[in-house]
Amino acid sequence: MSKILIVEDESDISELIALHLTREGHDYLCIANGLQALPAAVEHQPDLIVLDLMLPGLDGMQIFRRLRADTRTTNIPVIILTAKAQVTDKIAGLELGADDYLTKPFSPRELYLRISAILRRVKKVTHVSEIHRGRFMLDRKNMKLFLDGSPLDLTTTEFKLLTTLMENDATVHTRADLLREVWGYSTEVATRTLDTHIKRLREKLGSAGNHIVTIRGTGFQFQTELPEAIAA
Amino acid sequence: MSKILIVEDESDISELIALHLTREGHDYLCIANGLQALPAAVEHQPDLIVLDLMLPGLDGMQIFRRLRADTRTTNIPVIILTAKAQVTDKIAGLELGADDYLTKPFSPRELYLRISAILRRVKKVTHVSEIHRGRFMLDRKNMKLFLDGSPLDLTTTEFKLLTTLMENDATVHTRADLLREVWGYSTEVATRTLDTHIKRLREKLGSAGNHIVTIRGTGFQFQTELPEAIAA
DNA sequence: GGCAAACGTGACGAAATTGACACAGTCAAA
DNA sequence: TTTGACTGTGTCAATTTCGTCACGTTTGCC
Repeated sequence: MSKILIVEDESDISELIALHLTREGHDYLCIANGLQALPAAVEHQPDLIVLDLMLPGLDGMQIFRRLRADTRTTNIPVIILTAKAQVTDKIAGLELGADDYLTKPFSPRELYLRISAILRRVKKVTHVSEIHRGRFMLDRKNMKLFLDGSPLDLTTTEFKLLTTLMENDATVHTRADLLREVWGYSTEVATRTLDTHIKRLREKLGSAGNHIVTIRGTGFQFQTELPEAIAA
Repeated sequence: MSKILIVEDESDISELIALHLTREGHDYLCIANGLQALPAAVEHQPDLIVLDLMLPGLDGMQIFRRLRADTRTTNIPVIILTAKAQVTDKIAGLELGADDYLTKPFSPRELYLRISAILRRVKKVTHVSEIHRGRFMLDRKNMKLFLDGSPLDLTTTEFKLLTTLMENDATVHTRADLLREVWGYSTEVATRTLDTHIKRLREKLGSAGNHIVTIRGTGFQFQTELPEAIAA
């Protein structure tokens, strides 16, 4: 649902957070190098950043200030983690616009709650989630697919699969990619599952099913424009 | 210009806060007796409540729970002040839906900043107290639901749940989302609670219960317009 | 054309999801 | 303290959805 950027050099902490986020159905991205925080935030546009101030050899507050200074990231909420419990630092953080502030050691649960609280607020300003592709209109927010204006019923898995294909239409999606995106598999599994779902999807799309094109030996692709309808 | 309710028995603290608020151009209202918190909040509809949990002879958490339970005050952000620094209490507060939490002794400055932060956020949300959706009319202020013009009695939880669904109607609400929005859980707990309440809600809505649509594998959705009641 | 690999298809059992319900715990009012 | 309303949890069954398998078909290549 939401995408979170975690900037934290201690892998056990970031993994803990990541685990929780996964369970909550969120996307996340971990980086350990504070210098990458800004570029990563710019590129991935997360909904929330969890920033550890105590990165080795770096002034975390500096990073934070840059995040706030850059227009592409100013509006992204930031939760700051730090070992410094001094009040002055807290103030500095909040004053600069951090959305929340936790001092180590903190209860993971409390962090989750604060993350949730912030996402809850942010979520209300949801992005427009409609993808238009030719005869198709995919409404992520409502989880609806419209083909030529009329709605089609898809299961959750089918919807995820189609969304993934349509988000980057015209690009070839590897089998491994799709398995990872839709099923969350990290490993490559030899399975016909993907094929089955592709098939069911095509079935439901009816005549428009041929927009899902097989790239033999590689994967699948969504083509908005079909090259040659006329094979005659 | 916002209105803040301060519930605090130590007059030096409340005066300090009040002074700051005045300088910032806000209205405020101080009460020392926790029992008056709810009635005062109902009457004055403040934009924010600062609640000291350590009121003499009263369980502050109790007061907080009542504030949350009453629909006329559920949506008012609360900052909790307390001397109890125990993590469990913090969690209890946040879990119940407090917007922020400060433990004494705190820097007044920090409190101001948090107050400002919350007011800034709240201000963006224009409060509409009536939601009209087809046959439904939901009156948040009085916690009443009208179906085809006649009132239905809903419990607090049911009301919150329905409100959440109706506020963003037609959008799919994840189970996790709903648990967060309505219950404040940050949890991954497998529970039938949500289902149970959905069921009770549908029951009370009677024939109109089918406006609450199950999205299998994902969550629920409020549909103002039902697709095809009878395709015959 | 023949071959092997990759892909499509249909069917079936397993797993997940959810609605219904009973029951126990909690809280506020009497 | 008792009562009654409300809420949360566990179980069960019905249903949907999923993943796997076996087998047929297509594709690329010689």
